[in-house]
Amino acid sequence: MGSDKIQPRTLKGFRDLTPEMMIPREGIVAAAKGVYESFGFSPIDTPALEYTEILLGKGGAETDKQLYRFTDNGGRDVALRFDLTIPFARFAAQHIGSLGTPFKRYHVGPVWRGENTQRGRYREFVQCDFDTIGTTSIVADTESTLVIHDLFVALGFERFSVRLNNRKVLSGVLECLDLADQAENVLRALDKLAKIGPEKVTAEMVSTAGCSEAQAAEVLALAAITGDNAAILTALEPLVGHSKQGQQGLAELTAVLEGVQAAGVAEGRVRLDLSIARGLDYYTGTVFETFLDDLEGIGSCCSGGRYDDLASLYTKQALPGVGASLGVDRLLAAMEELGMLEGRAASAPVFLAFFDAERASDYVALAARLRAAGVGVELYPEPRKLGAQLKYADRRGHRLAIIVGPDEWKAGCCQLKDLDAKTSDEVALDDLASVCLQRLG
RNA sequence: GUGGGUGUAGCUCAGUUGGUUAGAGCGCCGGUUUGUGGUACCGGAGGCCGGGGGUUCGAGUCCCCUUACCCACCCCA
Repeated sequence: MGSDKIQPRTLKGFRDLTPEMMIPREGIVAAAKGVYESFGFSPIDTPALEYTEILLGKGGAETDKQLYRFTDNGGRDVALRFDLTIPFARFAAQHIGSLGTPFKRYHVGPVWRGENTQRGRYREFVQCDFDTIGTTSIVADTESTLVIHDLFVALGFERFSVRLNNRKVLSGVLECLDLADQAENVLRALDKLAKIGPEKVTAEMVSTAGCSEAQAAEVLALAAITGDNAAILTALEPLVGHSKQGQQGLAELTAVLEGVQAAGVAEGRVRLDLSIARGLDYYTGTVFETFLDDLEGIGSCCSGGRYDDLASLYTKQALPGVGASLGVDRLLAAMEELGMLEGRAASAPVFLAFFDAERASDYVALAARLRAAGVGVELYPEPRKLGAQLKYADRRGHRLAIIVGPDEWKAGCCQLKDLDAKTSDEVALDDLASVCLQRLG
């Protein structure tokens, strides 16, 4: 037997968002848009579905496995995008003729990865990307770093750091050690340093990357470098040695740091971190990740880098680029965990109680007048008990409540309650709009 | 995909060596003379004990499978 109802449920890694979560998420996106636009990035959009060949192999073997892929009704092999960068590369290759270079865009939208879920990791999540393409200038890297910095400041974070590194530096060091062809295995082993210790890392380098003990020790020396940005740069110089690539990477890092400093960014907010080695396969120069000091465990909330040959997969025209992706949903999870969300479910800041059942039209008219004056107002739809209405308003998180009963209507005034401060004042209806605007700041 | 943990009311959890009508706190709804919310008092609703199978006279409690979530690995936003 059982119920004849279909059990309501959502797929693993997919979730519904209630107003309490959606309102702050919209806030994050709005803040991001504001910062992006202040740097001159323009919005674009692309389809969620792409031909599989567009996406396959572009993000590395790992993203291929995570692809949501199927055959559409027309027999086409299609897949859901797993990030916004690859579709943008395709977009750029297709439209760059009319767009012109350099081109700066931002893009907000959901992406899908069929991987295991974890804290702050979902199968469907929103990214908020910005990229500059059509220039190899390091200034673009510098400005990208500043975008990330300004973004986290705009979101209200004090304690965070943008971790900066450059793939060319790592490659250069490995080149000097004759390990260039084992870069991936070496860096993967190196990345585990903090977790498993130098001895095991050395062992792994020897076994998986074919390093000698001496080579492994040199690589570990790289990770041992600490200190402020200037100290790290100095220490890197000998390690990079004669590698042309390494020297260029070092010069790029230096340039970015100089630019960031010139822009007045506080020391420590942007810092070199030689462990930021990985990321998607297509990064070739600057790479960055962003960590919250109070919640490092949740991972990077904004990552990106320079990719000098990404669009070349789709066009002969050289379209180098640099950009990053803000993980909106991960950031939202972090902010929730850090208690940064207000928990307001009300979109309109002002609540208007429906008190006198005989005056429905008067309430509607009053609400309309306030809205016309720029005050967001929610009129309760039923003349329920006042206590119940106020409880509703309080729970939803309205800031102000307006009460107009028979007596007030006659007197042309109302009770204006501040729901947060728990105070109440008598205000003339003629002054109500301006008083509300003033209270709401 | 691998390993470990958890899954009992909306939420956080109790549930004794398997034994009759499964509990608490918070939340929710209603009420405390039909005009005022976060406090107090009273009352109420709400659980196929994640799902399926097995052992047993009897299972929330034991065994198997499955599913979801959490943690680690891996990878990443």
